[in-house]
Amino acid sequence: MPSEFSLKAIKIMKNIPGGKVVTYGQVATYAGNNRGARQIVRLLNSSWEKEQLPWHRVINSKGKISLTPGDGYELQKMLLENEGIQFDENDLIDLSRFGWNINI
DNA sequence: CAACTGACGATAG
DNA sequence: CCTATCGCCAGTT
Repeated sequence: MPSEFSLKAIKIMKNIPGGKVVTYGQVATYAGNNRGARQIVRLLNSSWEKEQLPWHRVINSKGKISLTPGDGYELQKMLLENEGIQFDENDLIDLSRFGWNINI
């Protein structure tokens, strides 16, 4: 039985529109725990496949991909660019333009 | 049952 | 800008 936090987090992530991204902190806050970023990490690692979550649209608060090159970074960047998201010269995503304003 | 682990965040220096 | 710390908490070891 998943926690209420998990249910909300999953519901939110399943609603992220293409071409937009959200941060761990945002999802955690809207799911009811503004300090639950790590639980979001757990969810993405353990059940993104089962819950069909767009894991690539979840990034850290600086607008940067947290994966390391060679371990999914390239894949995630490619998936995002494929949705129209652009990266600046420092590989950062402009959250003011591509960040999704959650409203469930 | 204690210790450890995370694709993190906020804060302080 | 950078490193160092602490908080958070479910799932593993």
